[in-house]
Amino acid sequence: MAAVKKSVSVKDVARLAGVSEQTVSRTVHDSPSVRPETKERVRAAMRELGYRPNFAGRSLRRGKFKTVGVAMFNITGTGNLDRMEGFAAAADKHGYAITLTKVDGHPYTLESASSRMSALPVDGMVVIMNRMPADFGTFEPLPGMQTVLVTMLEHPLCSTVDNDQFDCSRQVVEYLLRQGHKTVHFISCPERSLSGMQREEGWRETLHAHGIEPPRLVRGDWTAQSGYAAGQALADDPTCTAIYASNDAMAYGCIRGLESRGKHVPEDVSVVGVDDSLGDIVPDRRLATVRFDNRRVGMWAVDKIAGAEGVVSGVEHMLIPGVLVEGDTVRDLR
Amino acid sequence: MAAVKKSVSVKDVARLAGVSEQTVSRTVHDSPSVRPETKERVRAAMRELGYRPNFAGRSLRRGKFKTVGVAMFNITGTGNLDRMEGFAAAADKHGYAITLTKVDGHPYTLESASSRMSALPVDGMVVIMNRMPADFGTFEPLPGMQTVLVTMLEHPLCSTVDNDQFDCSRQVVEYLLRQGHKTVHFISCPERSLSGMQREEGWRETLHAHGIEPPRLVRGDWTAQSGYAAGQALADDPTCTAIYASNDAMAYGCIRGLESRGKHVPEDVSVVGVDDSLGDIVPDRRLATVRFDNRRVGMWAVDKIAGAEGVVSGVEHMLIPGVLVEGDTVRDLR
DNA sequence: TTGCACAATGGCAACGTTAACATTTGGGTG
DNA sequence: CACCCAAATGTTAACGTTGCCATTGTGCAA
Repeated sequence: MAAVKKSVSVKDVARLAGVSEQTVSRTVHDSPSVRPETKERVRAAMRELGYRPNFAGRSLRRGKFKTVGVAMFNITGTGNLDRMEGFAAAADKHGYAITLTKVDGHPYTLESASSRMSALPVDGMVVIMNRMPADFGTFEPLPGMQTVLVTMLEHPLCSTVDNDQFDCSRQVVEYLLRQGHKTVHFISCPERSLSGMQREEGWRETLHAHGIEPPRLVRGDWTAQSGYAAGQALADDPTCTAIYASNDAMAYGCIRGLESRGKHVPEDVSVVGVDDSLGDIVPDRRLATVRFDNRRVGMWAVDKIAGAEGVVSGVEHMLIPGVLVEGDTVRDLR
Repeated sequence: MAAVKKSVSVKDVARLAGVSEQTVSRTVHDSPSVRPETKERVRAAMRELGYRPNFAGRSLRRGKFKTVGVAMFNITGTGNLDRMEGFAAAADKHGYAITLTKVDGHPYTLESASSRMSALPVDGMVVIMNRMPADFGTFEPLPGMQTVLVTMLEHPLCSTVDNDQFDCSRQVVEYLLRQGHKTVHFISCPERSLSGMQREEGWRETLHAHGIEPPRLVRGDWTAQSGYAAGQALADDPTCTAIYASNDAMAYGCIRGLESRGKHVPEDVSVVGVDDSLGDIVPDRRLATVRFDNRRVGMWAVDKIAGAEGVVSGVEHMLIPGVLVEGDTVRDLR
């Protein structure tokens, strides 16, 4: 029957199988230097006792945890689910696990994420940065703890990876200019959002690169409501024939706002969003968007840590471009 | 300068501070039986050497990991982000960490999730069930591993927690009947989805309870496209004045489908969805939905494990009701 | 002065695993 | 038959931490 002992160790298995502890260990790791029939005997003993290797003993001996820590200041952020899918997939590939931690954002510092992780069984850590940490310039990763930041900002001591927001804006603006628009209006986001501000900068710079003075932007707050208000405001501007919204919810609201003022989309005004977050609910070709590969971002981060196998590999900075998708070519309800 | 040693242990700190290892340990745990000045000396040594307690040594000694494992067959599922937020919040509260694992769904069994977890440093595990595992009836949790399943189905050996899908359907159907509709049509989902089938069952039973024979349902596939098709089909049915869609994307598509056939929502037909997944993008009172508290589901699951502190508490089954929210009362773009 | 309680600290062992080295066994080869 | 080699298995020690018990020191009552 089931053992009543707290936990079954190699010692118990060894005793039952009539071999040494080392042979048990070798069987667990399927070493070729154990005779098949011995292995089978050991395996039978393991089954009978319900042996499972103890992680703590193993890590203590090996000095490695085979685990990557992920620190998030804000778990329910756009794209986090895809990123996690990427983390988990990459970890799986390397035989690693993922430890998820929510970090209090007061203060919003890399140090707080780092110290939170330092007591956990992890070999390296990933920090998802949504805002600018107060100590970004001065932060030093813990010695021996490979640290990857998910951000476009380059850090001298930590590898970084993120969606390329500049490229995103460049793609959108050039796509719209290619369609013959003379300029592109922008609905921005709260100033504390790093990625949003990078999109804004990209928009501004791309227009400048084409010799166009960026029009006055409309500041939104990520919600469709703010997009709606922006759409209504822009509907009265005769120079506004193309709008780039910093996310899809605002883009959607903007379309509704334009329509409420009698404008037609895309006949009168072209609208492009970012994030591909509406799934398939925009049913026609009114909205193009930029689809990011957050899964790949997540995989890159974990690959960097788990793939290095403890070797301190050099600092790298990776930007992953998004893909502009046009509503009607990708999905259409009709 | 920084120590070049692989890792700093209590021994190193003890040597530098001129105390025993035990006193260092006591200082780490802020034991009252260490003189304040000794503590300060030890703390100074810890700072100087950059000491951080080793998780493996600690867990090995204590026999506990203070970690809860979360197994998901599918990471990017509706509501998972909120659930994770709940996991992390509850874990935080108890001083626990969360270890996330993606389980291959071939075969889709609880056993595969369980064995995946058994080698990881966790004291208990949560399994998120989207479908019916092949071994649901026969599964036994690992001895000593408190196991919580996120599902509405009750398991004899594992505690369970989930959104109450029956209650969700009851709320929706009774809400619509209260508005004077004679019956409620249903747009369902792929048959492998447990929660979707439970919504369907709830819809059917609630109608029966009110003496109404459920009309023929329209099977969708979660996408707005399928909702669109369903809406067009139902637009021609004169008995159809109220539609309950199994998620918001289909509800949204359905509205567009109805409108494409000249029906007005909500004047001619009432539409209700589930999940509150559209955020604020449905800009008027055309759509009501049911908002689930997945954060609370996640918290309950982790509380059950981390709150028990290793004591094997009894099996419990928890259902958490959603809240029906009407578009116009909660948010309105106008 | 002696004895005793109590505060502060130290010594030792054990948690489960596995790398490194040591030993045994069997089967060839000179 | 002595020798050596390789295969199979065993022995030892160490990873870092902390519970238990032992020891030392200090102040106070008898």
